[in-house]
Amino acid sequence: MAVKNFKQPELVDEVIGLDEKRRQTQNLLDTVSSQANAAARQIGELMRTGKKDEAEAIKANTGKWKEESKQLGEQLAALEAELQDKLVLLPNLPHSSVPKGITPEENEVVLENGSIPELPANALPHWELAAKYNLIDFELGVKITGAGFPVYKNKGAKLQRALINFFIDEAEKAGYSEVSVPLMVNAASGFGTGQLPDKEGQMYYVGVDDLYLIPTAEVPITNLYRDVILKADELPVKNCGHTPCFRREAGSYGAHVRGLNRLHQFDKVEIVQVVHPDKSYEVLEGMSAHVQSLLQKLGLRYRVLRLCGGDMSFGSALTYDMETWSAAQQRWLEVSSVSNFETFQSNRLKLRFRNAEGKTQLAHTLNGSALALPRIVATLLENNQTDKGIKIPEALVPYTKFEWID
RNA sequence: GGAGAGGUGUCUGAGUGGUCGAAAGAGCACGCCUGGAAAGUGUGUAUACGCCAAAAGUGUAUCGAGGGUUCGAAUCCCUCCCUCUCCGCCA
Repeated sequence: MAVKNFKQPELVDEVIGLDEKRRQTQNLLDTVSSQANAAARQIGELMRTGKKDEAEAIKANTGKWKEESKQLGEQLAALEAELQDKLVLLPNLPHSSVPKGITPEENEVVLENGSIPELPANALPHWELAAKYNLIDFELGVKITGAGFPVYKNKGAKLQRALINFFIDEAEKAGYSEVSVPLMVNAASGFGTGQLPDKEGQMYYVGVDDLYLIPTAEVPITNLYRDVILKADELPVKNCGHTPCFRREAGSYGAHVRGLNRLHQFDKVEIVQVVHPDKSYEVLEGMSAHVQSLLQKLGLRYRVLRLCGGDMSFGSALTYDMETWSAAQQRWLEVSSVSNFETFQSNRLKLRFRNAEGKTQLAHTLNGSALALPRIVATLLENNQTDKGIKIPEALVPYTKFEWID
C-alpha cells in the first residue's frame, strides 16, 4: 500500500481491531440465540404435552435473553457497518511489478511501437481540422448542453460509428461476446466496481431516481455478474460493449483539455473478463495485446505504460495505459487503460466461482478500453492529415465507406 | 401514475404460528444396473458468518429487503423494493 501512496496506514490496524471485536460479539450473540432457541423448542414441546406450568417457568427466563440478544445484535450491526465503512476506504494492493511513484512521470514505459508520422509543414491540431472539414461542432454542443459535449457532423459522425463497429467486430473476433447495457446504474452497482465511494463526485447523479450515469461500461458490464456464483467451466467470461461514458471531470480546465482531449461525454468500447485467479495476469497481457493490435491496425504510433502506484486507480492491482502519439500536439494521449482488479471488485460484487474442491472462491475481474474514441479520432485526424485531406486507415475503410476526409 | 395479484432453494411448486433450511417433482453430481447409453434405482445437492490448526463437526443468520408482534415467524402486522395483469401515458 505504500507503493500505492496510501495515506492512512492506521486504517489497516483499525480494520483488524474492528474485525476482532466483530467476531467476539457474534460469538456472544450466537450463544445467547442458541439458548433462546433451545428454550423456545422446549416450550413448544411442553405446551404440546400439556405441561403449561413448566412452560411458563421457562418463559420467565426468556426476557433476559431477548434483551441481551437485541443489544448484541445492535452492537454487531454497528460493528459490521463501521467495519464496512472503513474497509471500502482501503485501496487494492498493487502487484509486485508496480513501480513506486506518485506522478505520471514515474510510470514505466514498457514499449513503444509504430512509426513517427511525417506531417506537412502547416500541420493543424485536431480541433482546427475538425472545424476545417466540418466534422465536429464544439460550440453547438455548448449551446445545447455545455462544454465537453461535442456535436459530431457529416464524416465526423460517420467516423464515430465506423470506429465503434470496427472495435466491436475486433473484440468479437477475439472471443468477446457483445452486450448492450443500461447507461444508468444504481448505487449498489457503483459500489460493486469501486466507483463508490471513491469517485462519487466524478459521476453524474440523477437525484430524483437515485441513479448514476455510467463513467464507463465497466460498471454495468461487470455488475452483470454481481451476486453470481459461476461454474468453473463458465470461466473465463468475456464481454464487450459499446456505451457512451459520462464524466464530470470536475476541476479540469485549460489548454491541455482542448478539443477532444477531455470530454464530459464520449463513446467507448469496453472489454471485460471474469477469470480464474491463476489466469488473471496472463489474461491481462492478452487484453493488452488486443488493444495494441487495434492501434497497429489503425497505424498509430503508441506506447504502453505500466502505471506507478500513485497513478493507478483505487481498485486496480496492475494497470497498463496505452497512449498514442499526437504529432500535431506533440504529446502522448491516453486512449486505453487495462487493469487487473484481482478480487477487489469481485469481493464487493460477491462474484464467485466453484473451484476444483467444490468450494466458492472469488474470481478475478479485468477490464480495458478497446478503445475510447475521442483521442483516437484526434490522433487519426492529426497524424493522417495531408495536403489532399485526411487519409482514413485501410482497416477502417470498410466501416467508413470512404477513404478520405476532404 | 391508478387498481388488483404475487415474490419460497438451480427450476417448478407445497407450506397460515412450534416437530420448517423448508414437502414433492424436475435438474445436476456420484454410485448401482448396462457391451455402451436410455430407462430404472440408491445417495447427495443453498449461502454467509462464528467456533475448531484443518477436515469432520457444530452454533447462528437467511423463504424479496428492513422493522414490529410473540417464549417461538416462511406463516401475523407495518414500511419499502421488485414482478405480473388491467387502465393511463408513450418511442
